[in-house]
Amino acid sequence: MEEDQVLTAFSALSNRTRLQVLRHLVEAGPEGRMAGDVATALGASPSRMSFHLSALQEADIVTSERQSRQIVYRVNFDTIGGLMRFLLEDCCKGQASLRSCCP
Amino acid sequence: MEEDQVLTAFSALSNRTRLQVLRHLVEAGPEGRMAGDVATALGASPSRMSFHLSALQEADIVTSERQSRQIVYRVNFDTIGGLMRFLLEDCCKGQASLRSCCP
DNA sequence: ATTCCATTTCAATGATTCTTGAAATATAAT
DNA sequence: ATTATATTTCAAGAATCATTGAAATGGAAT
Repeated sequence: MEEDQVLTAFSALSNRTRLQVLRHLVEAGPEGRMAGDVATALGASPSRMSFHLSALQEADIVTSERQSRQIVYRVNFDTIGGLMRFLLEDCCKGQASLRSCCP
Repeated sequence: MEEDQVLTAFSALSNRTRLQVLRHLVEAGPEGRMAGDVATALGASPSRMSFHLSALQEADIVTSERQSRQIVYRVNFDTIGGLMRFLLEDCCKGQASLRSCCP
């Protein structure tokens, strides 16, 4: 995973609303959730949610797919896994004490 | 790990210089590195490095210890592990596909 | 074609963060 | 006490990010 993408991803994750969005989309599972539903579920205006969803998509943490009028967002677990791997391997040189963190 | 601490940590990690610092301190191992040495190694001014080291310490990603005139910084792997666990368990509900990311 | 609906884009404003260099603090040596 | 060294703190300005509401886009229904 490129350092630039990692920086973008950590930046995207360092915001409370976007962390809520991520949890919400994990909850939604593989079928995902429409942008508007995410907005109402988290009590945010459409434009504000669009802004945050864009940030997550920019970081490749979520994907989007148009379904007629609405846009469905889904979690991209590959990127989350990539971040975990980055922390473990790239930053921490595979530090043994981190192995046990995800038992 | 508290959400506030996680947000602080992700924020701290979403900066190129601080990622370099983290790698540098991992490299240094348990004996750590003095603030000034980190600054010169990464070509940053003392005050700028102090700013970034403070951000990492605020996030509990590094610890500091005074040794006479200098201040030694060390990586706190517990927090890195905490972040990985947060991504896996808290955000992603233990998503099976993430298990294999840190083999 | 017009209208409606879901979402995004835009512009303006306010809030954070980053960088720089100067001044302040803490410790050690003379 | 004075001086030197290591680091932090502070203030100012530049840059980036967040929020808001209005306008624009893209698609579906009548």
